[in-house]
Amino acid sequence: MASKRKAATSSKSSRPAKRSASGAATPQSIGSSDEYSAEGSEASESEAENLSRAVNTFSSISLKSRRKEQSHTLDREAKLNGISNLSYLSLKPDHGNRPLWVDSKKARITLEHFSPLANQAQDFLTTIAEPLSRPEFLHEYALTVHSLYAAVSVGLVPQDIINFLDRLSKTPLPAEIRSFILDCTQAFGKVKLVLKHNRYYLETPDNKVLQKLMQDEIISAQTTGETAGIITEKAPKMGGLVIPGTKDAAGVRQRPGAEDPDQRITNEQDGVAKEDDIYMTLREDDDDDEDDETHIHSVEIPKDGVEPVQKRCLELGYPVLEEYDFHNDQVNANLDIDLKPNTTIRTYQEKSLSKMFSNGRARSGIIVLPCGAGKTLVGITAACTIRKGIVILCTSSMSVVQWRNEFLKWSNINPNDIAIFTSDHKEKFSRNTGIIVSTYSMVTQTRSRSYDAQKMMDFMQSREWGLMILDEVHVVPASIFRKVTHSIATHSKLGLTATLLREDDKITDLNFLIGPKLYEANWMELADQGHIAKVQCAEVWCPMTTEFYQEYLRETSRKRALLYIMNPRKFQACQFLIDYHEKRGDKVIVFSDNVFALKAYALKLKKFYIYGGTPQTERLRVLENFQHSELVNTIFLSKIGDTSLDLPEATCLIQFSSHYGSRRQEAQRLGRILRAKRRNDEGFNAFFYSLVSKDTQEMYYSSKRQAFLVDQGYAFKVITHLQGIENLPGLAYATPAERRELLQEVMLQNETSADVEKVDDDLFSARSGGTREKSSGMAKKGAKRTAGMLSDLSGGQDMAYIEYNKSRNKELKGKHNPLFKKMAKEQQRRKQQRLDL
DNA sequence: GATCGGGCAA
DNA sequence: TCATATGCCCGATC
Repeated sequence: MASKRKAATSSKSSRPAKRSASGAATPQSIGSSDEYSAEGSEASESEAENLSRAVNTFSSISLKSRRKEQSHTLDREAKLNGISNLSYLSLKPDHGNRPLWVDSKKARITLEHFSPLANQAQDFLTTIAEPLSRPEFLHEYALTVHSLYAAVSVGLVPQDIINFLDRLSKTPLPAEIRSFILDCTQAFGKVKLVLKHNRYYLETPDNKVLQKLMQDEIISAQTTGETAGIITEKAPKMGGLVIPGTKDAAGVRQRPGAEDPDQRITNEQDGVAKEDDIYMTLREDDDDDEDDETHIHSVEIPKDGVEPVQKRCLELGYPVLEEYDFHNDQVNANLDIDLKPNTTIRTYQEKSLSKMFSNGRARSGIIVLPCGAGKTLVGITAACTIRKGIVILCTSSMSVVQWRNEFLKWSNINPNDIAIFTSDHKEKFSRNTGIIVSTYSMVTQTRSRSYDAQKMMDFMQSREWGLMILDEVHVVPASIFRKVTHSIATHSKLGLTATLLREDDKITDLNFLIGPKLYEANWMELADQGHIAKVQCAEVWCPMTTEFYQEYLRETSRKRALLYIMNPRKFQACQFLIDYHEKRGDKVIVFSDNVFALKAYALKLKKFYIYGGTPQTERLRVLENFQHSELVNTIFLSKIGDTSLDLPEATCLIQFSSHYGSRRQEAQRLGRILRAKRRNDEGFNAFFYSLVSKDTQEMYYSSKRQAFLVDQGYAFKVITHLQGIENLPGLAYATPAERRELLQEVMLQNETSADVEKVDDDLFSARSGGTREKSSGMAKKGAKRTAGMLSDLSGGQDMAYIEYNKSRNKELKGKHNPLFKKMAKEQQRRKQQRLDL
């Protein structure tokens, strides 16, 4: 497959202008990710086909429908590819019934999603392999060291994996894959760190491994103390453990949905039950292992020795899994908490939790669910299962409050037992155990603490916690995380995130710091089941006006950004879309990374906007109005709104300026509308538009940004013309004079207004990753003082501000708005700053 | 007591 | 390297 695939992709990228400096892209490039999508293999079209496709480009054909046609030919091609490449293997006679292709060279697995066995296969594949791309017909997975590590840690043995693949593969399982699996997994999952009765034990079912480890100098130094000696005992079974909220809970099966119809389990049949079947049948094949598994051997490690031993084991190739035997924890007080009686968790939530608790203990690890799919409830259910002291860490104080509220909503926890620890709230729980919700920065603070904060930290460090829930783990770089685990003692950790994805590589460390990825949901599947909204994604191509394009070609790349963001045609498209969707009754959120443009757009269109400088009360008021007032149907948000804003009324999303290549930002923005309240209305669709200036760098980046969503199965439609836009009454910048004026205003802007380049992936963002365009940065310093500064001094800039103030005042009259006071002040400050230079 | 604005940091 | 946004702390103010 490899060679042919390569040929296909390279011919693809050699299409004119795709990666050229101008950034122009052919529509084919939109919505397909070159690195690994199965679509990458659309190959060998005749010139005529190419031509006709190019023509099609300019009508707004849905990529999705196009992909449908393609996919059929594609399937054929994929099969051909597979056969030609794996020709040394023979197809099994009943290969038609088997849905998998296993590519031994790249350790890739391709699943035919239309196969009747696809559902079962998919569950298993997400457990053992990394989902790369899951569009409509063919899903591609990668077998990696990490994914196998995760598989083993949720209790699969290598033979399970091999049997499964062998059974579902169209060809006999290649020997390379077989040995790859065995090599990777033989050491994985063999060693566990267990905290029992407040003591740490290194535990393994394989006595030989333990012997071997104890021969190591560093480890034996820790294990030869007064408690030396290997303990052998019977292995625990899942036994009476029941996860609350599942069908096993509480004996009686309640008709779910009394409180919230969304929580109803929709597909019980093809959910957990079948998965069990697979496991069961696989188990029959390898009874021999049973003996080994019924006994475990362990050795005690003193508290101080935990970290060195963990580190050493990793070096020796035996990564240590952490498990918490909370059932038998007599030391820590039990927390009085349970889910409210008629709360039922959804199938996928149950599935993810069963991975965590399948052997009756709590495994540390990460659960990946899309935004709006109920991550919080998963966390709460885990808390209700473990029922010990719990720490929850969030990224912002806002989500701290949200977490607490969710706990009160879904569980019967006593409000006195759940405390908040942030800069403006330092509570403790009143009884002997409880829940503390805090922020990462509160816990990792290195500078001097306020008296109350210090006391609170001492309190947290003085005790032992059962579970630590880590919200939005993707924003926590490993270094910060190490700090957290070092300062707070906890038996188990649960990481939650929607996008386990960073543009840098700081994420891989999490596998060893928190634990393996226990579960990852498929967005499309959740959408089909009505748990999250169905979304139509579109990319709107806005041509640059001649004036703007001229400047664009002349300018340094920094200012170029501002030019394509402020492109009048883009503005018009934005205006048109807002108008269109407001009339349909949608609630619209408009995103811009660039604050200058955000303000300019919002003021021109007389809409409210929120950015970092908006005071808290003002924010709440705007959001409140957006949710409940008929008069406010559109709001503009800076990247402040990328995460953790919960606006279930929003149904339409427009972005006109975004950070270049950030797949995560794209996914998170989309997440803002996934929990749309109306999602289960007949035929309901949410909308997601990206406005892109044609023939600029933006084109290239936007396809990059979309990669993640495309891999999740979203289809991006390309719109080159908005029907009826010319006739929109009050269309802005309709005359050349107005456009020139805008251009002038843009050109007067300090270059830094255009700088959206750096979006920090983390919360703690000293710096991350390098910039791609170093060269332009160099020129910047020298240029800084030229145009912008001179006009500043000459008063030219004030002219621009006067224009600005006018429209602002208009707004002010209508709704006396303290937000502008602040803004004016800030502008003043900035101006001052610039003058100071 | 609540809210602000400034200063600072990662 | 910059811009933006966030959080914590302290002191001032209502």
